[in-house]
Amino acid sequence: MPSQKQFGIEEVLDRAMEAFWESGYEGTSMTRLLDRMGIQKGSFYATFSSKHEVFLQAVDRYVRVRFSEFEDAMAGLAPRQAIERMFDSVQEECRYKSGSRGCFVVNAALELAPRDDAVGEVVRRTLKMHQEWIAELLVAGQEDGTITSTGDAASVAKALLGLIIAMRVYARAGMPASYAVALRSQAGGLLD
Amino acid sequence: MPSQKQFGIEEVLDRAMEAFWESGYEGTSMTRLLDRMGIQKGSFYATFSSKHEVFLQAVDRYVRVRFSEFEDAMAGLAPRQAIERMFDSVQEECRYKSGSRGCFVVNAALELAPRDDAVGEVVRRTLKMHQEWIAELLVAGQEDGTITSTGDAASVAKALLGLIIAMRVYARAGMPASYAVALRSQAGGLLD
DNA sequence: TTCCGTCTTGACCAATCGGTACAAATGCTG
DNA sequence: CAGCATTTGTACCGATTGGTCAAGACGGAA
Repeated sequence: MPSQKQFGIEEVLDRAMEAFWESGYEGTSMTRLLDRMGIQKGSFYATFSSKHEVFLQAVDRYVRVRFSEFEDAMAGLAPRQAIERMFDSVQEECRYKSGSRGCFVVNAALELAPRDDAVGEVVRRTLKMHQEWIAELLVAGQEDGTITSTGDAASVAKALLGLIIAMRVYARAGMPASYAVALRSQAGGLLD
Repeated sequence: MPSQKQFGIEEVLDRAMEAFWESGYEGTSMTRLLDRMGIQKGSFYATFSSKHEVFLQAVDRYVRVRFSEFEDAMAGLAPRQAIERMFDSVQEECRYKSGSRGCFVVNAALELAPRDDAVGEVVRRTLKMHQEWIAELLVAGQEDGTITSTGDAASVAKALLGLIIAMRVYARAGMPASYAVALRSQAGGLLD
């Protein structure tokens, strides 16, 4: 077929991400990974240097795609509504199928962060970024009066992000949807 | 040395737990596992039936030991103080070394729950138990007036447990101690 | 049509995976 | 002391691990 790349790198990376997301790094063998990516060993090693490298690129892509989806969905919303919307969308995502995959970044963090500096680095940067993003919304909400919370924005942001993380841990653990609902409703308590 | 068991099963199980706790199930090879347990392959398979079985027993032991430690530490405390103490102890545990191992149950959940029913079952039972335990404290605290929260105890308990989970996720991801502190302080906000 | 570059296919690699088997060493117990 | 259960050490198993390599099939550009 050749002379030009036959598979889109991003498309193939998306499928790698799905595989890693479901089964983790060690849990996804090269055989299954190639199967899911739909390419051959030869093409794989001609494009990426190693399984580890693909994993890093998959995490990176996940973060970029997810975050821009978030920003798009909340563009133009008032600060408080944006935060509520964020929780709604995570809750919805946790509900739609009992076997949720959780959050790829959190999965990666727990599996690899302690022994893989590259992964740890990406994870920490991502969590920090997300926390700062929430904190900015909080400050804006405090200024326009829709958020009456007393605590400082950075602390509340860390707690809100914590609740989001917990929602996705509950989901991957297979807990009932009532857990996601509870977290979503309690999040409101941190805003006033 | 024999004719009687030379190694204590619980002692050896403790060391297996440490190894799994640090590196996960797939990330701990039999070679390293035996090394950490300090026994030989022969003794291993004479005592346990498989790596998977040991993992399950390690999780089980972790839950039993941890939970009874919790209950001991909070025996005799007033409900609200018990909850605050719980957060203090988790926060302290997250702080004392930068490379925290997080929570063994949560680590196991994210790695295996979606594809290992036995693990999933234990994880869900444990989370539910912990949530109910917190909920009971909340009800007691609402009755004696030290907790003025409006929401129903079950919901708040799910959120508080979520914050504890998040603290340990942050810790394993290597986030700064300020994250644990923030979560601990925001937890108070859910009680009044 | 020829050629170049890419992809496919499959054989192959050493290393390691979890697990088995067994003889030899060991030390309590009767 | 003899008997016996248990540990140890090692050799071994087939399967799978992540990764390499080369031969050939194919398509676009010249």
